[in-house]
Amino acid sequence: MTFSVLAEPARREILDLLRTGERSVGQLVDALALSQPGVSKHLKVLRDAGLVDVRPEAQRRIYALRPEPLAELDAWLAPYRRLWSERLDALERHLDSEQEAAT
Amino acid sequence: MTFSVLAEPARREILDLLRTGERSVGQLVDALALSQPGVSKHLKVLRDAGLVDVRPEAQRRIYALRPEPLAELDAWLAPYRRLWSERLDALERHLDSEQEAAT
DNA sequence: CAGACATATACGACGGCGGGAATATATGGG
DNA sequence: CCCATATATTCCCGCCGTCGTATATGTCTG
Repeated sequence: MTFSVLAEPARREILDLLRTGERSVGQLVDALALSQPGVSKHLKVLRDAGLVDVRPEAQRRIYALRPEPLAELDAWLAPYRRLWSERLDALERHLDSEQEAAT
Repeated sequence: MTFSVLAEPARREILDLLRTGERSVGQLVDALALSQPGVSKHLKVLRDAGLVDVRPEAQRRIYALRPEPLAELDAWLAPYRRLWSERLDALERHLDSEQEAAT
């Protein structure tokens, strides 16, 4: 279910913002080119998914990232990782040579 | 966009099946409790997202996993990883002690 | 070539999601 | 208490994704 929550670009943007530290709803609204109700709605989805925590501070609500669901996602990804990490060295070398050629 | 593609449980199931090796559409239909057209449609989505490759073999079409988009997902996840890996040792120790307590 | 088999596409129905506007709730200040 | 501020919730609507059924396309066999 974390996947469907992360499918929304606005929600990923919110997470990216929270990655660097807590924010109030208002700060997120300013940063997001979305209406305040829109932000609140996305925050609710993120809360329900356990991806963020809320802490009241006067009238403000301060949101913080909760990385646990992302860790689960990472765990889901784990068995696939060997499929590309095996060839990662070769790929990196390939990209490097492309960049080299572009210079 | 990979996120929305992976949001579908059936599609994740398909990827899980392909992780252990290539499969024909028929084999996937048998494994998936979905109609054949349903499987074909999901496969089209996976193809468009670059998550699978097709190879014709007589009347069959053999599908194989393409891990590149998953590697991108892994890259997206990377900056978040430190948020839980920092506490991973402590968490593991905690889980270990819980298991210890249960024994 | 005909018919069977394997897969893909088209179509119609339906439900859920995201967005905006309006409104409700909660908190602080005078 | 009343008002301003900050946030959440509700309602309505349009759209997109998914499903099933039916049908088209492609390929092998005899």
